[in-house]
Amino acid sequence: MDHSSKTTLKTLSSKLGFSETTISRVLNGKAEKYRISKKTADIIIQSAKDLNFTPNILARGLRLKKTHTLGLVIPDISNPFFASIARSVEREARKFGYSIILCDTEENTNIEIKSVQLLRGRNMEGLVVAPVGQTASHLEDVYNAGLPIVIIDRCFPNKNLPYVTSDNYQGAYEAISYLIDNGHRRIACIQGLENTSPNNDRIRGYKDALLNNHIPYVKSIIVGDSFGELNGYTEAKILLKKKDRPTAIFAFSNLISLGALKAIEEENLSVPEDISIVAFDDQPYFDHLATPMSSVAQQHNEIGQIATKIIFKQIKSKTSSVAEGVLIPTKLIKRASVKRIQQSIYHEKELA
Amino acid sequence: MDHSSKTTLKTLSSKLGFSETTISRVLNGKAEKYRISKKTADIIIQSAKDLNFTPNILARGLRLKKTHTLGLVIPDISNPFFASIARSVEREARKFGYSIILCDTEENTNIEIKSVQLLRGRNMEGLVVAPVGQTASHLEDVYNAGLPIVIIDRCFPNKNLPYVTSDNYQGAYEAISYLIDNGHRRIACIQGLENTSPNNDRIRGYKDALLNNHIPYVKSIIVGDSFGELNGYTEAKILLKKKDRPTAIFAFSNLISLGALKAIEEENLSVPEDISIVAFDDQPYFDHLATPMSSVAQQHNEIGQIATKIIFKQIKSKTSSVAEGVLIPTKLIKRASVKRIQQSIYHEKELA
DNA sequence: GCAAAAAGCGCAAACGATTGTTCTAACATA
DNA sequence: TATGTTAGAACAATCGTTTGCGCTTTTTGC
Repeated sequence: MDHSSKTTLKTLSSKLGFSETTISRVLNGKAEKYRISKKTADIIIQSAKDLNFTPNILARGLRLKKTHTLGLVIPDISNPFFASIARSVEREARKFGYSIILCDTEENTNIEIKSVQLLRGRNMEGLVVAPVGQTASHLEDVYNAGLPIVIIDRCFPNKNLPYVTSDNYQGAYEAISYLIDNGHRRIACIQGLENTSPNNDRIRGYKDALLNNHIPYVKSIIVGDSFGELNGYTEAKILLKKKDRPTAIFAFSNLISLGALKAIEEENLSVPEDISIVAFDDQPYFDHLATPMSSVAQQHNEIGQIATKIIFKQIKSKTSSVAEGVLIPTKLIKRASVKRIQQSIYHEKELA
Repeated sequence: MDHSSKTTLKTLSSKLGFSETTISRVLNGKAEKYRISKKTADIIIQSAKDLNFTPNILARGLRLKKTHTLGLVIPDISNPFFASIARSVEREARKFGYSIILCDTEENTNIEIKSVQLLRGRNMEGLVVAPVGQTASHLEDVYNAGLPIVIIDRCFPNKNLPYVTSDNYQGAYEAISYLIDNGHRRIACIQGLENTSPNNDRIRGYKDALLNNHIPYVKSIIVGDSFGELNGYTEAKILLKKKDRPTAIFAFSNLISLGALKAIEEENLSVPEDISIVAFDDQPYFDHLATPMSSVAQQHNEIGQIATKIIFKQIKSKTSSVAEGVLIPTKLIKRASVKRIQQSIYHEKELA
């Protein structure tokens, strides 16, 4: 059909005899403002339709310094947590006529740095970044240079960077309290990437919950170093072989919990008889697991949506003011993976 | 830090005294070709680094008619199947210096049509589309207009459009044969969106497997109309209440299988004692479900990677030749969700 | 010593859209 | 008739890169 090369203003101009200026103005709804006659406008509009004219976004972007595009930087889009967020970011952006360039950083800070640079070069109007989380300077640079940005999930509360994240402290606190209420005292954490804010906050929540229940905190019971499944598997394996096996595991991500489950099965143990488990971040299938998994549910949709709103706010205001941080509450979902246990005498003593 | 507006060729030019032309050439590695002295080149390269120069992709794209960007159109990025594919597409594209604009169509053909149009206007160099799947003309238009495109998953084998998809026929055939080998005769299908090629092919595989085993095909035992979880739930509910309840369910997607599991639980039935189940598309958590789920595994990575390769092939060749279709084999994964059952006398007779 | 070749680089147009300014009629006013 | 208005539209610059061609200067060959 349309084998001719693309219709441009020039094409229309020579076809109609009007200047590109006039045509551009009409097509941008500025006919009145520039006193272009209704008659002319009609002709132009009709013809543009007939020739299926679409303005070249590159040219327009170049001129206007507006691309109507946001960059979305994600450590692993195949992680359902990030996929959900990506979905809500995309949807919210689309509502406002914006598109999304997706960059998967494979949990690799170098790729993340390159991606951010790439997106700057591509004239993004804003960046939604779920960083790997251990370093922030490349993100601060962006913000200081005036490019709107919002950090999600692994944020940097002590840097001047806007962020949206779950209330990890509260979520962990509730989860651990729940375990304690069920009689657990030896509660292991399989953590994610260290020195990231979600990880730190969850550990704080963990510690505070222990503290408030007068349970001593044993450092060696916090293990692991990644939010991935393999880490969950490996660390659970080790934990389970210890002679004073923990009675419960708090997995810092949905993937970690999957890995832990695998290890538990391999060791011929079962949930929750032999060991209880709670995972951070709920998943649709948690209900159907061998033992339905208790979890700290994050509000994926809210996170993505609010993050995108913050970007648009920045784009509109044009002034990189003081960064605001938003904490989204979590919700503890109780399922069968937690067993109520008798406290041992040993532990009773500890309490005394 | 870098509060000055972006460094451009002009900035560099006035700073260094060389023309934009020369600088551009050096920075594009064409110094030799245009006989620019090593000395000059070094100065320019160093300075570009110091001033953190990144070429404006819009300007370059305008000039070169190249955006180094692919459009990725997906019905639902939060579906792990599509998320996995998105990941491999992004990765493969990145390898070649390309970026991805992500459009989620929410399983809605209208949004899909708009997205495709949007991406054309945005000068994408190619489109990877996982269509809703019931209509193809807007995609054909794109291909005929010379824009490289490849369809994944819900393809259109009888249209002239390149595609990559799992061998759905073979996958279904094997799954059903496996069920039959285990004594099942009354095998229900909860299908996805009708008149899409994966759905059609899976049904063909289903029917042929029955046929080759001399089992009569009952139309009323194929139900459902969407790949979503709700459909799986609803249809399973109905199936389970029938007096001649099927002995096995073949779920046409991972989400459908989740919905079906929910229904099965609600009816106080259990897998595989009361009913066997096989799902199309394996998921990492299938191993850990109440009863580990047998499934037809699709090679997500392969699909995304090969699709992207086909796009690049088209981009390079510049000639929209006859479209090629690629079928990726599936793999049947046997887990505990299928029970070996006695054939009833009734069915034995049928076989005779 | 002098034309020819090579080295080293810049000029200016082009990509397609937008916009402040300017131009040209036609019409109105005095 | 001379002057002022206004409607209607075009000019030309701009955004930042790329590239065909052309322009100097230096080097080479004999």
